Amino acid sequence: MCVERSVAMTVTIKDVARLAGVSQSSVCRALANPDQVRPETRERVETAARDLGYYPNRAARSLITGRTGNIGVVLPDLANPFFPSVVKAIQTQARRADYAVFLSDTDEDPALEVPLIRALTKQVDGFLLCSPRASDDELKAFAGQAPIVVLNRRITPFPSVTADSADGMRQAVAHLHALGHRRIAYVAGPRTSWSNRDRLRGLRSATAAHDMDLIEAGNTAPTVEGGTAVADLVVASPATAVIAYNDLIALGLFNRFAARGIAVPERISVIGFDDILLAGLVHPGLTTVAIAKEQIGRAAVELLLESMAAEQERPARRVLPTQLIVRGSTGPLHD
Amino acid sequence: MCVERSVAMTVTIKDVARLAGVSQSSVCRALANPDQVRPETRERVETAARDLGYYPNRAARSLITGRTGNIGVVLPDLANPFFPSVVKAIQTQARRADYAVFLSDTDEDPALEVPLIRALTKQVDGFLLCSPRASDDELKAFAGQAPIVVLNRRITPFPSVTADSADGMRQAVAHLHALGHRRIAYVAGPRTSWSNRDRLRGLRSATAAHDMDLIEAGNTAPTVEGGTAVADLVVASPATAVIAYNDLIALGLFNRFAARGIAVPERISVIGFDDILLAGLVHPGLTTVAIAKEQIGRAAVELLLESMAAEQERPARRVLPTQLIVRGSTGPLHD
DNA sequence: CAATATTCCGGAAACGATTCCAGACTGGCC
DNA sequence: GGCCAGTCTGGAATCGTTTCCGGAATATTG
Repeated sequence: MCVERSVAMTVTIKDVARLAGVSQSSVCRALANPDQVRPETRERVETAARDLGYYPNRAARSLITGRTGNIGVVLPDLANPFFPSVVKAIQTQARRADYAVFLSDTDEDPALEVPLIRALTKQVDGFLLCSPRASDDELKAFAGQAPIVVLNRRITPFPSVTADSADGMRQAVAHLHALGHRRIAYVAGPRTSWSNRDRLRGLRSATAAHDMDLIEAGNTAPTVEGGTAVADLVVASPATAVIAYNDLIALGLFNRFAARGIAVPERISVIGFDDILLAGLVHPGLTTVAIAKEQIGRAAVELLLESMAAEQERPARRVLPTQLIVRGSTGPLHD
Repeated sequence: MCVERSVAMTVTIKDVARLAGVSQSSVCRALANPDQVRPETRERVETAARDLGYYPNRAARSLITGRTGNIGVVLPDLANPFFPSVVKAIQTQARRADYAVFLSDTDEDPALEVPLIRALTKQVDGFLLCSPRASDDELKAFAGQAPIVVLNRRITPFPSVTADSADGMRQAVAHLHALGHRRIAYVAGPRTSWSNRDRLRGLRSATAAHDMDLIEAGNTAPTVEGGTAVADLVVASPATAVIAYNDLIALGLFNRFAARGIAVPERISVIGFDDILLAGLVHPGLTTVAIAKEQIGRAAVELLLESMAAEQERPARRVLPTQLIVRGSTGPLHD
């Protein structure tokens, strides 16, 4: 006769213990440290657990061990194709280490970040902050509170994973210089974005090195609409080529340029940043600085696991290479 | 004199109670049901909690209340731009109800879904399964175990949110018919995808209604590469127009068509499905059946919250409208 | 066979929060 | 002043799991 059991009933370690005829402690040991129990009891516990469909309640475990098995990922905008790629890599890497992922989208609202992180702190073992928009001071307040790895930004007490924007800009500028361009416009991203400042820094030194003019077209939202919005400013400027903070902005430029009949790359060359999927699919293809998004995600998880395992005194800084991908949107200067 | 407190130390309800000079119970009440305590004690507790930076440990709470405040989202591939849009909507809607989101990407591996769901069950109050690839029977086994809402699929015991693919296909086919097309190819998505079967069903009845030929070009991965891979089959067929399971496949077709010099829409018209961001940015613009992705996400959360609140006997089925967006990739038949 | 070392197991405490229950106040009313 | 109702509060139990500790059973050695 088989025991009927309400499916909705949640099965606890106690049920397994009863069925296996052992104590809770033994069940716990049998499942967590199998070599601490006799093979026979282990078998009994395992079959009992399987029959009942037992899965430990990690919430209860976390109270004792202080380890939740979760990591929190905070990012400004999942609609920006850059982030899903990173998150996907984070996901798979985290799963490998038996971690689950909490996802929080702040919708580019800096004020949302800190409360979100606070609310999650007790539920996760550590945080991956992707391109955080909060101020340095706000974030520094979390130092020592929870293991944090920052992506696409550097803040002193935390380990970080960034792309080598400076080198990417160097490649981009060298490419444009070789094509004959001498006046480059830059369409900046969010003012609060560290990447934006980093890229601008790299761009400035690269243009200076080639003795080129840099026209800064002002900040805009890192979206297609943001690019569309500033396109006319770029056209009105003396620039013959434009580098955008990211691919979305670059595509927004494309849009408006096309609408106004401004030929790319004949009248103006365009370079983006990130190499999102779209970049290769538009016409002309978007020349862009590729960032190893999967590597960033993977490296971030690795760093986080390390910094959770042992308190490093010197926070690790991983800088990943960038690579200029030349497509149709850049061409020789016509005059 | 201010009390120095190790920042790394996690602050519990006990600490707040001590500082406020009340019992744990009162702290709990003051924070959870403020009207059950005297205003004065409430104030004392609140300031103590603020000073200490106390945030309740939801894991501990969940043991008592049986409510984790988390929902689990499982999806096949975050790299497919359709899903981030949905997840973003889920996110914001969930946050409104004070829920956090667990994200799991199965990488299109049906075998990963069930274990993933199992592992998360104790940690979430309910699941949002986006386009699950597991078999009906596997998923049905979860009936009664955990509240589940299924997106882009219908499985009998669960509430579901789907798009009205049949109507979308009707619009697409009517559009093509009006343009003079009589032979349409369909590039199918994953065999395990319910949406794919649903769309195919809708397409069949729509073409039948217009007495048009339907050429089924076989299944392929729902990615750009998948589309590229079958593009030549489509060209070799007598079809003058092609409808793809989704936009990514359609863009893959674009790619290969462009490479072979096959003009869109002059030689062949192309229609996609989903209306991802890319669709409006490629050239020519991709005519596609738009799905209200944000609405899907929002509705799914609503349904989940409802089904967590009270056991519905009849699972709700929300079917959201679709809308054909006509862009440059479809045109009149040339012969 | 006795003494010791080793392995294995059960009982109980602990984690941090919530909730029930009963007792201590307060105020109002006769 | 005494009694009752009502409001607040603290103590204790509880959730499901892990871990410490001591005891029982087994194996090892002289």
